[in-house]
Amino acid sequence: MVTIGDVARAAGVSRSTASYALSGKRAISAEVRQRVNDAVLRLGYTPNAGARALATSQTMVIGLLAQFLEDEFAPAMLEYMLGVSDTARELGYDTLLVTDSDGAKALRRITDSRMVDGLVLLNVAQDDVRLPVLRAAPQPGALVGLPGDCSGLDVFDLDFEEAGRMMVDHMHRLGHRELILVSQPEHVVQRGGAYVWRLQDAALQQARLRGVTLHAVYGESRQPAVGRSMNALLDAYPSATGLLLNNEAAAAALPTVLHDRGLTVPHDLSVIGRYSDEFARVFSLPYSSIESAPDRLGRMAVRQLVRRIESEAGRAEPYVVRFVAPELVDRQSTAAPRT
Amino acid sequence: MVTIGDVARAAGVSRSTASYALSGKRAISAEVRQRVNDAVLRLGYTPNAGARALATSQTMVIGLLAQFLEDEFAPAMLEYMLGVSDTARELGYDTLLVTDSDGAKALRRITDSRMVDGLVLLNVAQDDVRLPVLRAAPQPGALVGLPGDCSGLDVFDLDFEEAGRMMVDHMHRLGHRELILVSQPEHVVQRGGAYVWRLQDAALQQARLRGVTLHAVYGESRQPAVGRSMNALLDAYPSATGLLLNNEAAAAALPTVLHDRGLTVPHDLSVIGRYSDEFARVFSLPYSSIESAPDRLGRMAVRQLVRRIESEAGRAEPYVVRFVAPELVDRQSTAAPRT
DNA sequence: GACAATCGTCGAACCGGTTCGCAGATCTGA
DNA sequence: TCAGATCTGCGAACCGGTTCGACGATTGTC
Repeated sequence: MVTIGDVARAAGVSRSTASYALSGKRAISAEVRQRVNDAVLRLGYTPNAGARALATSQTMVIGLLAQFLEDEFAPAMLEYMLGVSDTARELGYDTLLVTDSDGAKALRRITDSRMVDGLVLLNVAQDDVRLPVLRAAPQPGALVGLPGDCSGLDVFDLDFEEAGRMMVDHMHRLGHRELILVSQPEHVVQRGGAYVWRLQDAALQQARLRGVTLHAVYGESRQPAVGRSMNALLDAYPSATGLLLNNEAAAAALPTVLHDRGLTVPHDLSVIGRYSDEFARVFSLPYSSIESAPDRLGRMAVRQLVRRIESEAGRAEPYVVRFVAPELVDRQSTAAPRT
Repeated sequence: MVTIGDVARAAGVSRSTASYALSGKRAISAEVRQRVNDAVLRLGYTPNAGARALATSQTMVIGLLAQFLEDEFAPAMLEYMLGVSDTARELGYDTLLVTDSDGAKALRRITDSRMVDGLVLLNVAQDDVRLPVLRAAPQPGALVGLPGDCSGLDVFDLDFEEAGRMMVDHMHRLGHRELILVSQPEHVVQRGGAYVWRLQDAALQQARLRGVTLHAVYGESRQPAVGRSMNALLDAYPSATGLLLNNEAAAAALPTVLHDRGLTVPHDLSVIGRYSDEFARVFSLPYSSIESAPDRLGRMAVRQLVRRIESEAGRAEPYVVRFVAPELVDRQSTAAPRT
């Protein structure tokens, strides 16, 4: 293994001089700098990450805590992960992926041992057990997902309230007066998936405001149960003319269900979902949807995190809670209700 | 930050004694060991990962190189990643996730800086540019996916040849005499996705052997192209009675296509895919399939990698190339052809 | 009872970087 | 011409662990 000592010797200077020549933190004559750089190339020198971390107490690694929970839709999580990883790399950081089922314990391990300079938490719940650990850690943290208590942390999430209102308003404008909203399974809500009722409550309120009937139900999380329950739902509310989906599994199952019932979209039924464009492509879903922008959220979280890591001023800045405004991607799956 | 020096002082011993008490690498009196352990708990001591890495030249981190290529099915990759990450954690290692588009460069960065003790490469191509870098690295590496040259590396993959033969034989036994095989897009093959032609060639050969007509075609990678091409295919070979799918996007698109054509499985058409059980669940695919076992492959790769990392003997052991035997998961989507 | 082996602990060196203080050489201006 | 400022480079200390060699105290053996 080639060390900075080897480089220094090859260049005929001291270790400290070699270090300064490479970091540029002190003035070094052009000639010496050249000799050092030559030696680096000739010997193929790369600084040892552990040694550098020890000396600078900076690892240039951020921790990514992803949790794959029962009833959660795993492929959706991947998009957040890639957003985080790619953005981190652009900013010079590597990503330590943590998928332990016991997130709090894993988080403590990572932070206490100083393996990372900062943390991004995905899939944050209303009362997330990881948050106390994160607040107590010396490293800054950024969340994707809105918890009940945001203090001491930067938080990024889709504006689910606005998403709920948009769905209802869009349908109302087209003339719909009776809608069904399929949310994630109740299990997810009980576990603290706050985004579910954030969207649902806002949708219900907006429906009242507009004089629209809204049947809000919890869906299932996987086949074949989700298909059956969608069928039951359409049977239960035969006069509903619009379907709102805040449930990936339900969206994925819908094409088959509608086909079986001989219904076409938007002629017989108008549909709006809430998922990413990438998701729509992969699952070939032909429904208009509120873009959930996982890549953007991951990117925003990392950007803010790195700002906080790198500037001593950043540490003191007030914490932000930032909502991404929902956008409706029109895939022609809504129209005026059949008279 | 609390260091081992703080622990030693609190326990009234030297730093080295504290270290030995914790590692157990030398005999320490029960009483001193107790005092040290108490101090650790009281102060909340956790070893600094960077310092330990520097001293032991072991980071307890493995690198996971995943590449998300155009036309590749991202959700499938996630299963491999989780298999690797979870297994690594069980064995005491953390996972550094690398998703750089320039895999070779990223690999060099990770290995040269000694950030990881070993590497797992996913999605390995026939002539993968990352392999020369990996072979030159001081850390051992394990591959998921079979390259042209396996020297100096441990390799794990599904036995795609056997998978191709199984598909054909299964259909042949049921009485089918004309089949269609839909592979990944040609683009994937040209990029070095060897598994595509490994399965295809074996299937073609077995078909010849059994006297079965096999139409082998490259599919598309995404909607709506893949749906259209599947339709065109069924038009082109109207007398084919069985469909073999080595293409996730095609499998995901098939239910809608068949529904539109009014075909039911297995009455009008027999279908076998090649994807994981998890994939089948998420996409609610009702077709029998060759289980591609991504979690198992990830697990095997990490196990072997850690063995090589941890035993000096392991380093010298002969390298292995291990194929997972394909298993057919019966989902009742095949039957005798309609007469 | 003398001597060797074993046990338990300590001090010091080392891993490979970074950074602070210092000093010799060169430059500046009065 | 000389004091003071500037420019370059060096040596040493430090980051927080691990590990080797040494040494006094205890135990075992003949």
